[in-house]
This record gives sequence, C-alpha cells and structure tokens, in this order.
Amino acid sequence: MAGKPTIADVAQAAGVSKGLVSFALNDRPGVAPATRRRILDVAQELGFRPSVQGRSLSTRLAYSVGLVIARDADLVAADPFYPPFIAGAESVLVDAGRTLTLSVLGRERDEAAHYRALVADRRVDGVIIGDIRPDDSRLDLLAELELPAVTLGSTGDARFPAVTIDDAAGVVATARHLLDLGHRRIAMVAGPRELVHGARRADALRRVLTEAGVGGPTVVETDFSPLAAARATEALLAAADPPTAIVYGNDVAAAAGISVLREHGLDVPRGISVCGFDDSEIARWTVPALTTVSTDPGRWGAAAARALLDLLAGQPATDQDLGPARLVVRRSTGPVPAGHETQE
Amino acid sequence: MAGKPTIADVAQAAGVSKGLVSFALNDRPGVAPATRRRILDVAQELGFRPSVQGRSLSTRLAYSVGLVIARDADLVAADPFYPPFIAGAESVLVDAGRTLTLSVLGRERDEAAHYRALVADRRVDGVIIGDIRPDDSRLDLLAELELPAVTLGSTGDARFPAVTIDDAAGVVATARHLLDLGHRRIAMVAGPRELVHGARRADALRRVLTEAGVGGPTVVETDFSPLAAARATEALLAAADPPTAIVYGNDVAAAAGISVLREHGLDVPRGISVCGFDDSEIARWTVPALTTVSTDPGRWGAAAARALLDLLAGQPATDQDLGPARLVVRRSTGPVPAGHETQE
DNA sequence: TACGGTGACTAAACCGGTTCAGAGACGACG
DNA sequence: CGTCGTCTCTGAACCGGTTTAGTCACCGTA
Repeated sequence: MAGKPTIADVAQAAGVSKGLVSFALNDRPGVAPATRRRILDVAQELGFRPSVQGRSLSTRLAYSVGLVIARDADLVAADPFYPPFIAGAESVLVDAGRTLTLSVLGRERDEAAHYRALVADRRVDGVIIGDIRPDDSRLDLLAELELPAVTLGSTGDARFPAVTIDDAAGVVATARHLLDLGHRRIAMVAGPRELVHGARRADALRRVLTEAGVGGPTVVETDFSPLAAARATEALLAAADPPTAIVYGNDVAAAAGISVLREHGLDVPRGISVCGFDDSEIARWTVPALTTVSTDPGRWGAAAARALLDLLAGQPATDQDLGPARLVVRRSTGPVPAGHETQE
Repeated sequence: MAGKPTIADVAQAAGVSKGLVSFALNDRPGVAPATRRRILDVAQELGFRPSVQGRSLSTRLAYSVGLVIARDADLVAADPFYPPFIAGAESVLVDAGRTLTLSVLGRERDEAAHYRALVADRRVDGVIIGDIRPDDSRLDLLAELELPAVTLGSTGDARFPAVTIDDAAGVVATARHLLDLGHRRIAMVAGPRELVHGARRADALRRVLTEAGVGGPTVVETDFSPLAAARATEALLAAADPPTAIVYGNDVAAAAGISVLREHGLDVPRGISVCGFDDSEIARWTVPALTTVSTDPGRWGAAAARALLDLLAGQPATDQDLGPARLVVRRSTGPVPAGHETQE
C-alpha cells in the first residue's frame, strides 16, 4: 500500500471483503450497522478516496457534465454572459464531485458529431445546452443518444427540463420604461432569429408596442457580435425615420452601438436612448452607464447545474424558473428628444 | 456485441488477442505489418473507439488537463481575457483527444486543497497555471504532487516551462507612444503587485520613464476589477498633480476609468489620455476606442495547451515565447493638453 | 427435529483497456 | 544438427471500483 489506499486496502484493514466496503460506502442496505461504522471509520482513517476512473469503468458514468458552446471563439469572447455562467455552474458541480467539460465549437466544427463523440467516449453524463433554436435539431439527437440534458430557456419539449428566466418580462419592462419616457420609435438590434430567445424578445417588444398603440419596432437581426451591432446601428440611422431608442441584445453590443451613435454626433441619452441586455460588468462602465436587463448568469449557471444533477440522480424532469428578468435603469436612457414627442 | 465494440470484439474479428490489438492501435513495435494492417482495418470497419475510462484505469491517466482560475467569480466575469484563452486552449486539446477541466476558485476556496484533490482523484494529467505570483507557493506544491504544469508568464523556475508573451515590450511601446505625445506625468492603474506580470509591467513603465528623464510613474495597485480601477482613478485625480495619461491593467478597467474621467468633466483624449491592456473586443467599442496592447489570449491559450501536451508526451520542458505584445493605437490617446507640455 | 426464510457477508465476475512473461516459429550461424 | 536470437503473438494479470450469485449462521415455525 505504497500509494493511495484502494478499496482493497480498506477491506483488508477492516477485515471484510471489497464488496462489503463498496456497499457500506454507498449507503446500501445489507450491511450491519456496527460493521458499517467500522468500515467508515477505517476508510476515514486511511484517507480513502474512491478512484474516479475505477468507478467510472464499472458504473459507465463519467462524473462530468458538458457545456457545449456552439459559437465562434471570437463571439464567445465578446459575450460577457458565459464567464459568470460557467463560474456559477462550476461551483455547484465541484460540491457534487463532478467536473465541467467545456467545449467551444466554432462554426466549422460539426456539432452533432461532437455530441456523438462526447457520449461515445463517455466524457459526460449529461449536458447543458444553450442558444436554443426553434425545433432545435439537437433535441432529437440528444434523445437518440439518450443523453440527459437541461436547456437554457424553454423549448416546449417535455423530454428535457428547462431552466428559464423570464427575459420577456425584462423586455416588457424596458419597453414600458421607454414608452414612459415618451419614445415612440423604438428599434431592436436583436440576436439571430433562429435563436429562441432572440425571437421571444423581439415578440415581447412588438406586443407591448402594439398594445400601446405605437408602431411596431424595427428589428435588425445580428449574430450578437458587437461588430454586427455597430453595422445594424448604422443601418438604423440611415433609415428615413431613425429610432429615438435602441434596445440591444447584449451589453457589449450596446457599447458598440453607443460608439457608432457618438460618431454620428448623437449624444446618449439626450439625442437617443440605448438599452443593453444581461447587466454584465461592462454595463456599469460604459459612458453613459447602461440601462439594461439583469439576467444574472451566475445564478442561472448554478440553477442549470443543479437541475442537471437532479436529473442525473433520477428525479423527474421539471422545469425551473428563475423569475422575471429585472430592468436596471442607469444613464443611457432619457426622455425622447424634443420634436419627436408626439410623432406617430 | 450489442453496444459499442470493445477491444475484445476487434480482437475476435481480427482473429488475434486483445493484447496484440492494443499494440497495433498504439503503434508499438512487435506487430507484423500485415497483421497491423488487418487489425487497423477491422477496427475501422467496426467503428471501434477505445474507451477513455478503460484506458484511464490502466494507464492511470485522466486524458484531461486542468485550468485553475483562482479569482472570485465576479472578477473572472469582468475580465475578457479568459474566454478567448479558454477557447484557444480547448481547440488544441480536442484535437489531441483531451478535455479541459475548468475550476473557478473563489477566494474562500482552498487552492492547495483543490490541487491535491485534482491529483488524488486523478482528474487531470497536468495543469495550466496563470496569475503567477513571485515565489509562487503553487510551484513547490505542484512539484511535490508531481503534477506537470506550464505557467502563463515566466517564473524563473526551471521545473516548469513557461509560455510567455513579452508584455513588458507592450508597456514600453505604450510609454514611448505617450512620451512622443508629450506626456510627462503618466500613471498606472495596475493589477496586484503580488502578481508577477503586475510588477513586471510597472517596472517596465518605470524604466522607460526614468530613461527618458521623466519622473517615475504613480502606480496604483488594484485587484484588476473595474470597480477598483474606478476608485483608483478617483484617487489619481484627487492628487496634487494629476496625471495627463493613465495606463490601465486591462480594457474593462480602462473603460471604468474613462467613465470616471468623464464624470469629472475630463474629455478623453483631449483632457487626458487612457490606455488599456489585452486588446479585448470591448476595446474597439468604448468611446473613444481604446489604445491598448494586444496580448492575443486565444493564441496564448493554444500555445499553453500545446506546451502542456508536449510536456505530457515526455518532451523536455522548454519555455515558449510568443514574442512582444504589440501596441494598438486607437482614439483614447492624444497630445498632452496645453499647459502641461514642459512641466517637470 | 426438520425446514424455510432472512440478514450479513464473501468470492468472483465484470467493466475495457494495457502490459508483461513466455510460447512458438523461423532463420542464421557455428 | 543443435543452439541461439529474433520476431510475432498469446494468455493472464492488472488497474479499482461495482454487482451478483451464493454461502452461512441464525431465527421462527410446524
């Protein structure tokens, strides 16, 4: 017993068989209380820690969960959503003795093949999937692979529990806020329409504006990158009736938007109002500080990890909602500029 | 053979023993060329993929490398360095059939214990360690644990290869740039002094300024967070002779700085010049766009991963340098304001 | 007293690879 | 022809757990 103690060492020291030690350590019935006590004591004394590899081999479990980010590296880099999300998820997983296996798939890498490899190699026991698309092809794939998964945002698919935050509520609050300030021409620089949350947010905005009897928003679709947001902003300004307020899909995109607006001589918020999304750290440090919607990615990550662990533990798959996303009003929104107040 | 084919299935189909299949697949000598060919063909035909778990158990390898980020979650969230770094590292690792095991340790979690657990559980075969401190206690720990590691930035420790980028060169270029613009009172809002690169950058700045016969820089130490950077900026402005240029430790910190400067009625760059660090995506979208130093975290991540894989493959540990960090001049730096030109 | 049932425990198989000692065939050489 | 060495290959042990079939002692019951 030179190296780490194995289960055989514990068995020998306790004077029982390997199998019984395994039973005792895993809280399974059929071990006399006194014996269990003794085995646990011996294991403790020897500093025994079960080998993940040995256990993996027989249980056919990886003791790791996957997070597959299917975006190009530079897109991930620009989005401040993931770091806190990952940190949140990770903190829950360590406590459960699991590991987070992260994959960053560029556009060029075959997503389906990657999932197949992940299960074929038994790298993960389950996955967290984000950037949900309507009729997401991954869902059928995951079902086929029998890979447990939780989704970030609702899919309407009963096979996989969703961890959701009501981001539409955040958009609604944003829209009301802008309406209250007198804005009537409100535009949105959104994420890709093929992403569920992109579409949902655009719809929420449209609904509120329609209810308020205001013309539907101009929605420009982008890939979430700040560069695309900058271009979209240019396009909005070039239109016949440019908006007096723009809602962006994330905070960095909003920062890019502000940058373009200022180049065009527009002061924020006096000349035009700007809203971000996610309330990432950067939102507090743009000039002016961003009015944005808090989605609390850290809490989201932790909740997703917990939901996946529950699922792996065999508990029934139930959706979990983090409640409505909250509007955070800062300095980038203000009253509609003079001359636009009543324009329809 | 209902499920995935195992090595035994390949052996049977090829009419040889398991052991020989293992030899053939691992390119080891002692297999007749014709037999090797046949085994490889059969394996291919059956779609055989060796089980990571089985292999792990006998080789006592995890086929995963670790990245331990010992910062609080919100600090990680604010720093745009890691996402591209991780993406870069990850892309190299998948190609090598390895996995990235990420740990985000808050201040409260015991770092040493975490490393011990990582090796005790054989979660990783090696680690990439960043945020190097002088006389970093982790180095002795890693040596004790016999855990292969590469360091981000030089430690002067021959036991571990370093992957370095000459960030001092970037600081030097920044300093020259500012001197050329006429600045004489240059301040630095740096990272913690206990981090090697924090100290190195401050030293580089000090050296250039001294050589130029200009008063040494005021260096304010922070924890790298934008909030701390904002406070540091306030402090600098409150001084008797406020700087005409401030160099920040990263781009988000610089953004926070700009925000504070503008609140104080200072225009950037006309009233004061600002430099960032890392050239993250956000640097292009602040107002004005940031003059910064490109450290190319993606390339750095890939290089670190490759260096670690080489080390694990038994190749001698050699430092690898990515060359000098390049200054990227944008709009946040300009000529020293009138009235400060020759002030000593 | 014989029998069946139950609870505690053991022994061995098993998961899927790697590794090592040794067997067998074959050619070269003295 | 005998011997040695080399090459190819086999069989079994091994890594460290989990799981299952089965043993054994002991109890209550007829």
